[in-house]
Amino acid sequence: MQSFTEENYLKVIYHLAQKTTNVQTNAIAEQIQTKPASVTDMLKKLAEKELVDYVKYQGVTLTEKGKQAAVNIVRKHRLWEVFLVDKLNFKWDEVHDVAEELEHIKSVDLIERLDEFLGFPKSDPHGDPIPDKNGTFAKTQFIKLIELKIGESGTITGVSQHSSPFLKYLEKLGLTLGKQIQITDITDFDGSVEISVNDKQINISREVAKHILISNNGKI
Amino acid sequence: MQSFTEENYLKVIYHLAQKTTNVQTNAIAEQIQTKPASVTDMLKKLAEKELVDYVKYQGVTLTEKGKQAAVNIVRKHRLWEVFLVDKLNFKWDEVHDVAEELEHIKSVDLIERLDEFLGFPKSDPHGDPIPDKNGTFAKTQFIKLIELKIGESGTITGVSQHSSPFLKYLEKLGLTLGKQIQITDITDFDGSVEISVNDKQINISREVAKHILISNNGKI
DNA sequence: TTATATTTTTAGGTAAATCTAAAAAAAAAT
DNA sequence: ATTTTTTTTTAGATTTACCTAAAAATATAA
Ligand SMILES: [Mn+2]
Ligand SMILES: [Mn+2]
Ligand SMILES: [Mn+2]
Ligand SMILES: [Mn+2]
Repeated sequence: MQSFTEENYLKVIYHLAQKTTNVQTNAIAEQIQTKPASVTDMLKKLAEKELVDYVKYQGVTLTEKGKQAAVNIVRKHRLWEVFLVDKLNFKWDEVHDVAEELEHIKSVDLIERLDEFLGFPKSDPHGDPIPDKNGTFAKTQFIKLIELKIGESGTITGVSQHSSPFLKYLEKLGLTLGKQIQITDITDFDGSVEISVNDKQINISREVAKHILISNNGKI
Repeated sequence: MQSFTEENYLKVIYHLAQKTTNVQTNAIAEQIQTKPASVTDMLKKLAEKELVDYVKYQGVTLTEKGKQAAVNIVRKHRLWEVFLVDKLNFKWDEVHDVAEELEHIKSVDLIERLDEFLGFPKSDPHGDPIPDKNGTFAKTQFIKLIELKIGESGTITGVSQHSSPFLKYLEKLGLTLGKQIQITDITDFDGSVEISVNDKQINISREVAKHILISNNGKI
């Protein structure tokens, strides 16, 4: 069994490993909100427990065992987020911090029953896939909204930024999961994107368009 | 805010204070599964934070602030137990340990919404009252089953022992919350109690009878 | 290919919550 | 009123997860 702190390290390493294979000390420190020196200490400990492969100065990768543990925490995090939104009427921008705590509750039985209670959801309130109890989940293929051309359309199925202000902003614009959108124009001047959603035309900045994930896209 | 460990101390002191006004160091140590020396250290710390009144060698009592904090943890513990039984189909003997973890989740919003989701329950799966968000709850008056005389009857509304084997045993006998019972005989030899429940006659030991709580009792 | 900058690690230390062993105080027994 | 027992506290260590400051390794730039 891992401690609360170890679990957080594993989770952070897991997420960072989506971008680069060898995860760097400083990157972890930034995520955990701690100092690089503390990270080095912890990496040694996790290596000792065979949860990561760690070579001095070369960063870390999760071992199979470490990946298993990390995915399980991600699974719990996302299931709790679904619970909060579906059952307790939280908004999608309010659930992350509470889920950060709930994801560390130990009982295996609890999470199996919660999964069942929620109807075995496949994705969380932000569109992120929920691993099943064996840790497997479909690698969904998204395209960023910013990558769509004029005239192309698709469905909003995820976001790559989970901050409360960003999510609140999307909600205000009506850009929520499942919504059908089409690109109607792209401004030359600043690259901002005009899209039609809910039979209305709205304009979003490049920065926002980068963090909206689209599936089922195609020309119409 | 209190740490996980401090919260556990406060809760244990609160429960022990139901029996004796001045709670003893050794009693706390036994409950927390730690050594008396560690308890002394923590009592100093809690006194420092004005959560307990502590006089060397004289035991402790909770301050108003400490009692508030303790009752809040008890509230969370019991609400989570209701959730586990009512929504996730846990048995009443399976919920305590998980609730011990869940009770430390910090969000105030979470517990208010959970309370609402559960329909503002007044008692937990063991018949223990759930304090409202202000910490107030009706002091229910129970009588122990062992105290009933032959011919007297009543309703099972609680248990004063929460161990899994005990609760499982009661369930097997059909002695669950809400059941109407009547004392039909008390054995001279060992003081064991014969009761009628579910139109059947069953026999329970004095020890078991001590831990079943009855309300609405009266002669028939 | 040196010099400079960045990243990472080591060394040495702190705070929280534990522990054991021994001393001190309080309670119970003689 | 002593002696004995029990309870509680102190003293001094340990472990976990941090920290700062300085040294070492690696990467980047001149
Ligand atoms: Mn989240
Ligand atoms: Mn999420
Ligand atoms: Mn309980
Ligand atoms: Mn209970």
